[in-house]
Amino acid sequence: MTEQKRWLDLLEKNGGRLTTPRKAIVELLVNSNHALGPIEIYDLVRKQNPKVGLVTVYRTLDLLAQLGLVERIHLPDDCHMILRAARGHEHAVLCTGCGRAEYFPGEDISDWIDRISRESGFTIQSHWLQLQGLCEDCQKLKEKVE
Amino acid sequence: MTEQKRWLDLLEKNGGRLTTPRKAIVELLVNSNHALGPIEIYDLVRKQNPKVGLVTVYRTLDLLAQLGLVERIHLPDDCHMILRAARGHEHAVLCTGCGRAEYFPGEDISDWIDRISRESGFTIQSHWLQLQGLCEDCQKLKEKVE
DNA sequence: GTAACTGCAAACGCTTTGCACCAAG
DNA sequence: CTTGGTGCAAAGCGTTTGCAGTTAC
Repeated sequence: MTEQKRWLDLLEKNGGRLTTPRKAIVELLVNSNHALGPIEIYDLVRKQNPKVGLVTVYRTLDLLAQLGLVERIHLPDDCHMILRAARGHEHAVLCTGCGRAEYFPGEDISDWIDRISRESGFTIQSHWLQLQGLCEDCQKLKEKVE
Repeated sequence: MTEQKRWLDLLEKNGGRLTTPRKAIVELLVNSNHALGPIEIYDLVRKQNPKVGLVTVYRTLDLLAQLGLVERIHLPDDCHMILRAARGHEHAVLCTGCGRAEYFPGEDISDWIDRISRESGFTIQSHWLQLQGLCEDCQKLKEKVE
C-alpha cells in the first residue's frame, strides 16, 4: 500500500469524503520533502486544480494535522509551516534557505529528560529537537553569490 | 552589576535612549520566569505605566531580541512568546499550563549534530531543543480538578 | 535644540467564520 | 437524496507602518 493510499484510507475511515481538493492536497504533501506554508500549498495545488480555494486548504491542513499525518513546523521567522509528520522517533533537519526538510532517527535522550524532570519537578510531556542549517543546494548557491 | 543594569547598559551602548517604557519593559522581563506574549507584556506594563502603547511594546521587544537579551519561544499553539534569552548552552523547559519557563544546562549533542551533518550534507547553523510539560503547581492544579 | 522615541490611527496580511451552493456516498 | 464539503465574501485578530507630537540627552 502506498503512503498516499494510507493517508486517503485514514481520511475515509474517520468519516471524511475523498473530494478533489483533498486528494490534490494529499498528493502534494505526502511525498514532499519541503516545509510549506498554507499559501505555497494553495498556489501549488491551484496549478493543477485552479478552482480550489484557500479556505479549503486551511481546513484540509487542520484535518491532516488532527489525523497526525502532517505536522506544524516552526522556523525562526515562519511559524505554521506544514511538513509530513515524523514517523516514530525522528527529528527534523530544516534548510533555512529553501525549507527543504529531512528526518533523522532521534538519539535516545530519555535519560537526560528523566534528569531534567527530577531536577525541575516538571512532568515532561513532549520535546522538540530540530536542527536548522543549509542544504547542499543552498550552500552551493551561497558560494556562487559570495 | 545587576542583570537589569546590564540590559540597560547594553541598550544605551547601542545608541538607544533609556525611556520610561523601555525601562518598564526591561524591569518586567529581566527576572521573569514565564514565557509571555506581547499583549500580556503590554497589560502587565500598563498596570504600572498606563500610558505605554502596544506599538512601543512590539518595538522594544524587537530591540531586546536584536541585542540577544530576549528570545522568541514557540509553543504548540502560541508562537512569538517572549522569554529572557538562554545564557550559554541552556535549553528551555516550558509549562504548557501556565507558560512557566526554566532553563537547564544542555547536554553536549555536538557529536550527534556532526553525524547528522555528515549524513545529510546539511551545514548545521543552529538547533532548538525544548521540553514541554507541567510545572509542579500545574500538576497539583490538575489533580484537584480531576 | 535635535534626533530618537512615542502613541494613535490606519493599513496590512494571515486565518477563521457565515452562508448559500455543490457533489460524494 | 442527504449531509458533508466547498468557495466566496466578510469579519477577526495580531502585527506593522505613517506621522505628528514628545522626551532624552
